[in-house]
Amino acid sequence: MNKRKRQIIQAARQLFLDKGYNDTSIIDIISSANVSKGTFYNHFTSKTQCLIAILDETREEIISTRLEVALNTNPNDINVLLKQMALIAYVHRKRNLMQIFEAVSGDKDPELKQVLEKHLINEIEWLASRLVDIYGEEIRKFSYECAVQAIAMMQNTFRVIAMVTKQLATPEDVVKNVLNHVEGILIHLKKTNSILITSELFQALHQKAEETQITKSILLQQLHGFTEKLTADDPESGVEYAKYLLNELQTKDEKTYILEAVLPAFKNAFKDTSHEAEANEISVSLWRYLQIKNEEKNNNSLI
Amino acid sequence: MNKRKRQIIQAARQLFLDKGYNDTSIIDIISSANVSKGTFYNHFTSKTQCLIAILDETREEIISTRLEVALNTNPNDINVLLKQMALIAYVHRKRNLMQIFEAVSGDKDPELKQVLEKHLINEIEWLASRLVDIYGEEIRKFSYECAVQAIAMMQNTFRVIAMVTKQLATPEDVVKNVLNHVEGILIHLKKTNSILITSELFQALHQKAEETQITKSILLQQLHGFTEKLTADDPESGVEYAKYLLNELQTKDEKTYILEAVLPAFKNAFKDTSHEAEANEISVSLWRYLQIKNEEKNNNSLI
DNA sequence: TTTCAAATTATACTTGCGGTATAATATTCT
DNA sequence: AGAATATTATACCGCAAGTATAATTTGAAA
Repeated sequence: MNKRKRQIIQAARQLFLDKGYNDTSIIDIISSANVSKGTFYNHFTSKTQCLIAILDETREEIISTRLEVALNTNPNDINVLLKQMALIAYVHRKRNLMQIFEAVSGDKDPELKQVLEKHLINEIEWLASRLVDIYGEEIRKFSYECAVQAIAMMQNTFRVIAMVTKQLATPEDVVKNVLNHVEGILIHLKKTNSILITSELFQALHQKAEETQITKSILLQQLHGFTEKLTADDPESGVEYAKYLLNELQTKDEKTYILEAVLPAFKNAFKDTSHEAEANEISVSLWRYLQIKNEEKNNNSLI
Repeated sequence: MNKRKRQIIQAARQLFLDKGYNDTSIIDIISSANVSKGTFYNHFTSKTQCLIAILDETREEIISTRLEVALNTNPNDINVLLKQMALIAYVHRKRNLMQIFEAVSGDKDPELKQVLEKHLINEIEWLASRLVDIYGEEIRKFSYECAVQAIAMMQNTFRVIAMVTKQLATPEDVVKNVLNHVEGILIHLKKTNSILITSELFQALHQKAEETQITKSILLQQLHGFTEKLTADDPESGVEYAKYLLNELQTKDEKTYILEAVLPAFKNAFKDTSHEAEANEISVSLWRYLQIKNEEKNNNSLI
């Protein structure tokens, strides 16, 4: 991603965080980013598009951290799920996203609406599959129903608690509470068997929302571009990690497990630097790539 | 309420419904209401205030219909609760309020935010007490937790279903589904006993949000003003009901049960007329008044 | 190093909004 | 009838998003 674009996004995010989305004008953004109006509109066709970029970045941060949390853990460990779910709240809070979502979710821009919907659907699908991890195959038919309701309960609990008291709830408490409810719902559903939201409803969408294929060459290109930009000002460890990842990927038979192990360190090395977002982006791509590789390996060994 | 104000509200509501809140300008409203800008700002200090008036009206419609549904029924009949809960969805859909809520709930106006919060809190408190009606005193300690989660699930289910399919869910199905979940949660809570949202959290608020006292004189005034406005164009039955209510109220010992019985007919007589909103308003006040009266009676008979 | 296209800048402009101000006119109440 | 009040038309303000454009800077290839 372009240097200017980063500059603008960073300034905009800070301003949205400080003053809220609606109270931040384009002028505010460009003067804070030391950039002219023309440049802004070179990179974003509208204020909304700028917001979408920020939202996507944040989403990347959540996904990569979520993958990191799950590293070397048992998928059916409920405490891992707990941490992962609390993560969303933590990142949203850090980025002050709640107010942005609220300030924005109107009819303003159909594209923005679509982006938000896509994020929500991803969230639901992820949680549904994690619930199956935890509670076993037998609850698969209830997984979407439960995922939807769990997300609803989480969001609303935060909202109501903030409304009624003056302090915020800790994400862990809220998640624990919600997961407890989900358990109750699941036990009851095994008896009554009546749900509204089936996995079939989501099947149709999923086909359209196909994710862009990740290929090794794209990955290499991304990583190459990234390392090029690094200077002596950047953390030494980060530079070393990046170069290692690049080299290892270029070999024919990458050591996937080593790569996977190095990834969190790579990601964390750039935390709170200007490269944080791009490091997250790369992490997510690489993680996806490694996942595919590992699946291939397993399939081959089965043959 | 003033004739002009009604005119404006009606036009605004239709426009919000057709084009959404953000896409409706003041100019749109006043030209549709055949009113000048000055008049608009005579009655509302801002666009937001106009929206608040509409929201309050809608709320009145919900409350009065909800009371009507409960007439002569057993408070612990779960089917009554089901109907009452579905009502919210029906009215919101009829008024197309969902999109307005979404388009609006931002940081725009602190007063608007407050109004929306007040409505939500009222809703929670009402549902919490109804859940106690149904599931008995022993679940009182869980009632607020469950009410909050039930509302969350309802809202989100509608949203997700609208998102994933192209058609809307029927309110009854959604409510049934949600109440089923609530049952599951309740059963589980009896074992685990762990909740986040306690009734104490709401106690503090409730004291502040005291509703305006209803007195007979205010009621009479309201009703008198209303009957004055009625003409031959208005439904004959409605006029008769209104006059009866007024006369009966003026006697020293009103026949409260008869009044209660007539109220739904009165309300329905003005459905889809220009007096609908005001009739709802009066119904709610009168219902509240009768409720207080009846409580007094019961207390006296106990002595 | 020169050259040339692309990115960036400063600046002025358009459009549309919410809201104010005001003087003239109409309505209502007593 | 006369005074108070409501309504109207109209012009105006400030601000924001977004467009247009000519001049300047940047940066990479030749």
